[in-house]
This record gives sequence, structure tokens and C-alpha cells, in this order.
Amino acid sequence: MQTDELRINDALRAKETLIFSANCSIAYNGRAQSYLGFGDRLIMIKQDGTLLVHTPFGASPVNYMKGGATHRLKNVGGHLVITSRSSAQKEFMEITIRRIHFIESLTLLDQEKLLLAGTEKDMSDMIFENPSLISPGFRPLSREEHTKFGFIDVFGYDRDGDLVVVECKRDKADFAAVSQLERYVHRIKKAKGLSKVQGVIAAPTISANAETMLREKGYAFKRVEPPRFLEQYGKSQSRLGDF
Amino acid sequence: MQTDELRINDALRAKETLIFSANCSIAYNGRAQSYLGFGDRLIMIKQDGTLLVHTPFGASPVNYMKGGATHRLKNVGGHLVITSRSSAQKEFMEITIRRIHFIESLTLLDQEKLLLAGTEKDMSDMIFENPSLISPGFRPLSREEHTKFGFIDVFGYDRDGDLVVVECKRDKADFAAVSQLERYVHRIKKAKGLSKVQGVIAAPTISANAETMLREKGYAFKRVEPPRFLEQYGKSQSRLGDF
DNA sequence: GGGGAGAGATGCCGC
DNA sequence: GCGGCATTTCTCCCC
Repeated sequence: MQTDELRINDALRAKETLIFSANCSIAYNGRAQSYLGFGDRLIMIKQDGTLLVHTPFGASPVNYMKGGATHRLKNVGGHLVITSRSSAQKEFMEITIRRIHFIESLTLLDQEKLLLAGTEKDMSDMIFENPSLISPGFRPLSREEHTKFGFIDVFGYDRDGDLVVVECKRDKADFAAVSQLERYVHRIKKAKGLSKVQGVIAAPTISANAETMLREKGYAFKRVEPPRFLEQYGKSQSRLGDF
Repeated sequence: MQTDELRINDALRAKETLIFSANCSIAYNGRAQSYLGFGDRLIMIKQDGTLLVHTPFGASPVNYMKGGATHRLKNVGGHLVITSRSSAQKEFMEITIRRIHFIESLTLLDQEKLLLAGTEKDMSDMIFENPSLISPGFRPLSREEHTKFGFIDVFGYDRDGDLVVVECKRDKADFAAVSQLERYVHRIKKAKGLSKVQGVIAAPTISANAETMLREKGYAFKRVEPPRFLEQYGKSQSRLGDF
């Protein structure tokens, strides 16, 4: 126990990455409030102050504190208790520990950034380069435009000279996508004083209900798959260098 | 090295929770594609097959596989390589390991469920119990109603007998909240053949732009804080038992 | 720091 | 399974 206490304190002081497993209970108060009774969990405190509590199942942490939090270890009547505070968001967490299964700590060095392909931005780039994916004669003017009209994926003129707003979704488009498109179309109409602006959702699929709503409002759906730059990877691992 | 290989293989076979730190690179192909160059990371494989890769900074994993994935360890020319597959989503991940810093594995027992207060549902319950939070004379009919019209937080009649749709947000309301409210109001109007249905956003705050859009569409904003059942907790830790 | 929107979002619940 | 939506969403980017 004494050793555990020293080990955790040393890691926190040195701002190492600390990972341990413990039977513990957790109370949180901040943006919401939560309590979790005693059970075995993995707890990770990163070098930036991020704290994650993971149960043995599921992808998401059951409790967490964002980076910048400060952590303190106390010994309360023989039990170790970790308190974490984030002044930024007025958050507070308390981990009451019954038993520790293991403790590890070390400093991790990682300078790399994730390369990611197949995002919505990759879709809008692809459409900009291949406008016929939307319609014959489509002439894009801009992509990923952050203007006062909003953040519009692709925006241009169709064959008839009408303005077209294209909203891309990398997955199935839903009600929210239709609402978003409508919001952009209305803003463009108002800003440019136009009565006729086309709206297109470009996505691999669209839910039936969303498509009904889309048609009712006079917009169109165009099936477009997000580009898969590494399609060949699964077949040939030697192509990793292509990235 | 031989020991590391055995240790990881034993843990995977036994479906223990496995956590190790390694200098590694990561390739992913599935819903998208990604590549991450060599760096020090924490890797966690849970009892349900969830795999998480964490860098030393940030709350979110840089790479992951959802529960149900299967993991295999290979020795490729002296380097350990973990391959993970999820047949459900046709996903594939490959972790190439240069050096392992530590390995731990164990079986975690956790039966507890998180108790959480201060959610949007708590807000709609509170409004249902205290209708005057919306307006004097408001009479709620239902809460959290999952109908074919959609998922409506609170819905009832105002003092004048008009139908009212209330959309709650636990944080600042934004454009999306206004669009959502509008969608519900339109659907109710259509379904009931009404020309006049009120719409209210109940939230602690609303962004200035969203409020402008809200007013333009004839809806109202009502300031409501999500209920904080554990308000007292931060002041008096002895009250933990109240939960 | 706020606003706006994407995410390999995840997770929950209802049909 | 899909659909619809909340999330202590997190993260990024722009103003």
C-alpha cells in the first residue's frame, strides 16, 4: 500500500503517463453529476492531465476528465483516494480505491500525426475535382467555404446557371443533413437575393424518411462514395508505403 | 521478446483485459483508412474485444476497434505485429511493434452501472413536473415521446389552448436545435392539420445566431438549467450516500 | 474563447 | 437490423 501510494505520487509529480487497475468507486460533479459503485477498472492519467476510467467493456470511458485537470492522491483512513479538478470547467472527480491490481508509469514520446482518408473533406475535394459526380455541367466555385453564409461543402453553378449548394455526408444522410442543407440554401438565397437555389445531398446512401423530406423541399440526392485512397491496402500489405 | 509474445498470446487466448505500452505504427482500413507512424502509445484490448490505442495526449483514442473484433499476434521477422479484424464492419487494423515498454493483463469484474444526473431527459422530466418553467398555464401532455412524428422532449398545450413543442438542450442551444424544433413543429402541424403550433427551446443559453433564427421563425427561447441533483456534493463529500 | 460542424464518432432505445 | 438522437460528446478550424 505504501509502495502504491509512493508510485502514484511520483508519477503524478513527474507528469508521467500513469496507468493502473483498481477496484474503485467514482463520483463526478461538473457539467453533469455521476456516481459509479465499486468495480474493477483501468485508470489512465496522461501527461496532459487527461484522466480516463475504463470498465472491461465498451469503447467509451465510463468517467473522464479532460486535459488540464490536476490530480492529487490522498490516504483517507487507509484507503487511497484520487481527487481531480479542472478549474477550466469547474469539474471535480473523486476515485475511492479499495484495491490496486497493478500500477505502471512512464513517459511516452509520440510526435506522429494520424493520416486519415475517406473523410467528408475528401469527398468534397473529389467532387471539386470531378464535378460531374453531381451533375453534367456542374461548375464548382468553392469547397469547404467558411463564409458568413456558413460552412458549405461545395458550392457552384449547374448547367442552367442556377446556384447549387452541395452537402456531403461520408455515411448515410439523415434528417439533420437535410435540415443543414436547407439552412445553407436559405442563407444563400437571402444573402444573394435569389429565389432559386438548388440543394444537393451527396452521400453513399440516405434514409428513406430523410429522402422523403428532401424531395418535399425540392432538393436532390446524389449517390457518392467517399474516396478510398487505400482500397488496395487490405489486399496487399506491401503497399503501406503508398500512404 | 519471447516472453512478451507468450504473455500477449496467453492474455488474448484467455480473453483477459490486456494493456501494454509500445513503440509502434498503426494501419487501419475499414469505414475509412488511416496510418500512424512510429511512436510510444498505450494499447488496451478489453474482454469484449474492444481495442483502444492512446497517444500521450488527448481524451480520444487515436485508433480503435469496436467490441467483437478478433486479435492475433504474429512474429514477422523479429517484430511483433497485432492484426485485428471485425467481420461485422469489414474492418482491419495492424499494429507493428518495435519495442514493448510493459505488459499487464488481468480479468476485471465490474457489475456496476453509471448513475448520471443532469441530462436532457432530466430536464424534460423537470419541466413535466414544473410546467410553469415554460410558461404560466402550460399543460404538458407527454414527455420523451417516441412517435412517428419524432422524438419530442415535452409537448402540451399553452394557456391559449395552442399546441406547444418543447425541445430541451442541456447545454447552449445552436442552429441544429432550432432546425430540430422546426422539424417537429412542421410534422405536428401536418399530422394534426393545424396551422398554429408553438415551438420553444428550453436550455441554459442559446447562441446569438441561433436565437436570431429562432425569432425569425416565430419560436421562443426559455432559459432553463438542467437539474443538478448533486449540487451539494462539491460542498460536502459526506453526502455521497445520498446518491 | 465562442461558433459551427465533422467524427472510422459511441451509446441508447424503440420499432 | 435501421432510425433517430443525446453525449460530462471530443476535436478541429475559423472568427
